[in-house]
Amino acid sequence: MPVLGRTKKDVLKEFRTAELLEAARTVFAKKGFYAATVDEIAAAAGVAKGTVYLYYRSKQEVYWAALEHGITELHDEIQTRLAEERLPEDKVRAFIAIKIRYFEKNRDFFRIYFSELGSGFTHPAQMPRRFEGMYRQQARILEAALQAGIKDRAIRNIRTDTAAVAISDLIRGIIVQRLLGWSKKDVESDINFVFDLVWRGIAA
Amino acid sequence: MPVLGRTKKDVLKEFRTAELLEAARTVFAKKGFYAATVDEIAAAAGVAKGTVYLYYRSKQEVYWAALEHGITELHDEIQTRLAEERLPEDKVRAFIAIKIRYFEKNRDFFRIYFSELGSGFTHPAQMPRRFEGMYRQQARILEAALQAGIKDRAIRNIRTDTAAVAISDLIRGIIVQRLLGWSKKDVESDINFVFDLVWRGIAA
DNA sequence: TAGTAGACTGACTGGTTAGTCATTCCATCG
DNA sequence: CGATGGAATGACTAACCAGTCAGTCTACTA
Repeated sequence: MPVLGRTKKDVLKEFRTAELLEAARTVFAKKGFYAATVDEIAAAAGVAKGTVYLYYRSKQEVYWAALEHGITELHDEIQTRLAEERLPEDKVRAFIAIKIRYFEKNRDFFRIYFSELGSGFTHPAQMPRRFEGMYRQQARILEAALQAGIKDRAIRNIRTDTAAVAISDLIRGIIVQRLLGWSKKDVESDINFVFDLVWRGIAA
Repeated sequence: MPVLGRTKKDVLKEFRTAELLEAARTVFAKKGFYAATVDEIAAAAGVAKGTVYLYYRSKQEVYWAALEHGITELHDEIQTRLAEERLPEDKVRAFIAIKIRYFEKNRDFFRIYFSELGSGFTHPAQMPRRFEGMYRQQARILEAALQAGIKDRAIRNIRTDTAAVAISDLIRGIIVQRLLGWSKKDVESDINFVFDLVWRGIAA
């Protein structure tokens, strides 16, 4: 009998989905989309291959689900935190800090995210439109902050769309350096470095 | 009989290699490493599949050869041009301009380069060490210019290694935007934008 | 306890493709 | 012209893997 609208079936489904997403994230991060096999993902989740297909229609769908989960989580965090800040300067700093910290904590997800925005963007036909949208939405939250900053003269008059993407690129570059072990600095120091560079670049 | 050290065999080998690299670049750019087939590359080069294996030992090797060819060309161009400039400011500008223009002219190559630095860097075991080296070498040329700038006080005292990579990231981001059709500006305008942002960020 | 729904399994199939190699082709030369 | 050897060919093989489905297991119910 359903209690609070959640049947046993729902609970199970949620559990399996979470297990599978976690497994998918790990395996796809280690091997990339093509080299990862559905058998490996199933094994990592502790189920047989057939079970994966009870929850997802294809390997591709598992991949997108893993990607979407992370993007959504990150997006929500950015939106929430930036709404709490008043000054454009603080918003920009928060944006940088959240993304670096999020990827630092979710390195596996970053590998997928980054690969996808590599191969997905360079071979656009293979990626559903909605991911392109989700990616740009992040930049747009930042862009709004930049525009507000220009309005009250904290930021000089620049192309906000390009600047927003540029800031995201700087962040992504720093994460890559950290992942490769090129950056020996602690997270806060890297956050400060990016913010410092950015703020001097755009401040009025 | 060999004339000037180049036998007929050498000429043929050079011709086939060039044909194959050009074909590989096109096909890999369109499909990515995994989705591209050796048959397609052979067809694009106007030869049969077996012929590919007379010149390269594996699909992977063809891919690396295509990647290496472009990186080397770009690297040489950067090195030559930067040596011609005296002022750090001009060197930085030249670095930005060369890379953006090179990728603008070689969009196919950029797709490979970018994908590889995506999947290759995030799955490092699959990429030979020398590519990591080649990539960092580029940044080091720029880094030397930054250090010179700090020495004669044109540039403030920053972490030059991180800054060099950050500048490369900004450039890469701009190219992606251009490839996706997000940037409607002409090349020169984008070059100026990046330089402007960078220079304000790092100038003393 | 016997019956049942439906979650789970994993051996199997069909399609794909990297890499091979026996054969053909052809430019050169005596 | 006929012989020779290296380049080129493309049919073939062996391996791989996404996706399927007939059968098994299990937790609940009557």
